[in-house]
Amino acid sequence: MTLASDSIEDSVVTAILAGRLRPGTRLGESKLAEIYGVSRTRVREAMMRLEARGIVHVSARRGWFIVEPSATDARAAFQARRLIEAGMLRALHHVPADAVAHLRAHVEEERRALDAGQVGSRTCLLGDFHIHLAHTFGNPFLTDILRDLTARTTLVSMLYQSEQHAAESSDDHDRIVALLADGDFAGAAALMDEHIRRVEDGLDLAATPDPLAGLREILSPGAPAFPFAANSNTAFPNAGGEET
Amino acid sequence: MTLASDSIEDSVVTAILAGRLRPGTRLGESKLAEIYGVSRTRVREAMMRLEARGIVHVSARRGWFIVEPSATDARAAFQARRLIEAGMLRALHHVPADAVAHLRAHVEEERRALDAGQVGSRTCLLGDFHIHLAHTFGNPFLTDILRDLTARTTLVSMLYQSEQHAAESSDDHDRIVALLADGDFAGAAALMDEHIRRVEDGLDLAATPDPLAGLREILSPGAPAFPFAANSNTAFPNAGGEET
DNA sequence: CGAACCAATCTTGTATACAAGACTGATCAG
DNA sequence: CTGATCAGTCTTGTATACAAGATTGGTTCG
Repeated sequence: MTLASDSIEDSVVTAILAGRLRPGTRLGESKLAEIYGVSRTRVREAMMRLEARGIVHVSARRGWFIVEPSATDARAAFQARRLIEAGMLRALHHVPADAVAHLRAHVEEERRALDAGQVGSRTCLLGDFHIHLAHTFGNPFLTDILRDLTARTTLVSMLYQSEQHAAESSDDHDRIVALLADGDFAGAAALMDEHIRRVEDGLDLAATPDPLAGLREILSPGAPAFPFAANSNTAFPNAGGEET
Repeated sequence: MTLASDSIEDSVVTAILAGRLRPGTRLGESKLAEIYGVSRTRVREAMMRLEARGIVHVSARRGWFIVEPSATDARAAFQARRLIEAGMLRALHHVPADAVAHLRAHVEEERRALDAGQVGSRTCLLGDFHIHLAHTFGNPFLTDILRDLTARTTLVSMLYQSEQHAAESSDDHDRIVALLADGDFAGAAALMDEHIRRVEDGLDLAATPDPLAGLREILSPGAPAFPFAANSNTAFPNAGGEET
């Protein structure tokens, strides 16, 4: 609850959704404490809460790590998202015009990031769409649940190197909003189910997750700096999180 | 993660599901520390995690309290449960025979507690049915989510003094299991939606939650001892939680 | 008699100290 | 040159001390 802990929690989740924090990344208590200018106590509080949310896990006396979902976890997370997101759309009766406008604007933003080739911003926006949609539904519990589930599936995508055809995803989003605007909630639900299934199918869950994925990215020329590089001043560079 | 913290978390959630811990009950750090024989540090860890799960909240420098869901929260929690539980049943393809047997046994146990007039055990079992069902579905994320949501709706029932016709609930459970055994998953889903809606409709969400409900129960003759009575040795008396 | 005020007590908020285990790198034996 | 061993360092685990706000009960004044 303390403002600092909250800000740490949000930073971590936002960074995951934006693809700036990879699965398996170590989050050192002292380092985070220094970055946020707080004591280790606060950092630990935030980590405990993130652990309860299934975002990080602790390895005894080694540190906190962003979770690395197993293939089984991945399937369960996608199934949960399908069930909840499609269920929300199906349960919908009416969508206010301004909510539709808001969603349209979001999809438009996705498109722009896509055209501009902004990978980080694009990843963040594609995940954010689902959270916005949950927000539109108006059930705060489901919104929170979906934020965490979406964070997990984002980690899954990073781990199992999805093809993740961003353009197709954005097209799906566009069509879902169109169906909502038409009042075809069953259709929107069906498309959402199909959409999430498509993302899941794009993954290679049979593949052993590559433990060197992070390292490789660091070593590849032109790659963005590692978020936890020694002299990194800002916690997670390129923070581009929009409003909730 | 530390064993003690985990045990505290489980104790609290189990006690809520059993109706032994009322909304608004204060959980003092020192008292819990003494009860569990651990330091305040561990207790705080457990409370932080429970806070992240929406089970308790902290009032600055006053203490930790079991959440008291507002009418809005109540509706949202029931809606979330309906959506997820019905969704799970609808998504079901096949239920192993032993799972059906397990559920039947559970309903039988409900019936027995009902006939014996064991209120605490009955409350616990009625809530546990839904968690068992989630477990049967086999998605651990959804199971965890539903456990917390069920804890919340249990709190809601206590706050808004539901009629909560236990016998009817158990009948519903029985029929749901029968439909599952028949392979009529859509029917089971529809009945589940109706069942949860019925429980919700039994509440008086318009009523201002009675802030003295807990006190009244304590003062009424023959009431069970207050869980946090001064000389209470065990944390939550009558602990009767089954396996997960 | 009642209301406001104030001190004593209790409870959480936060930092810090120290213990214990994990890791790293050097050293040494084969 | 390779592999094992071991000391030093780093990181988390845990307890405790103390600060700050909230509550409570008594006291005083009108």
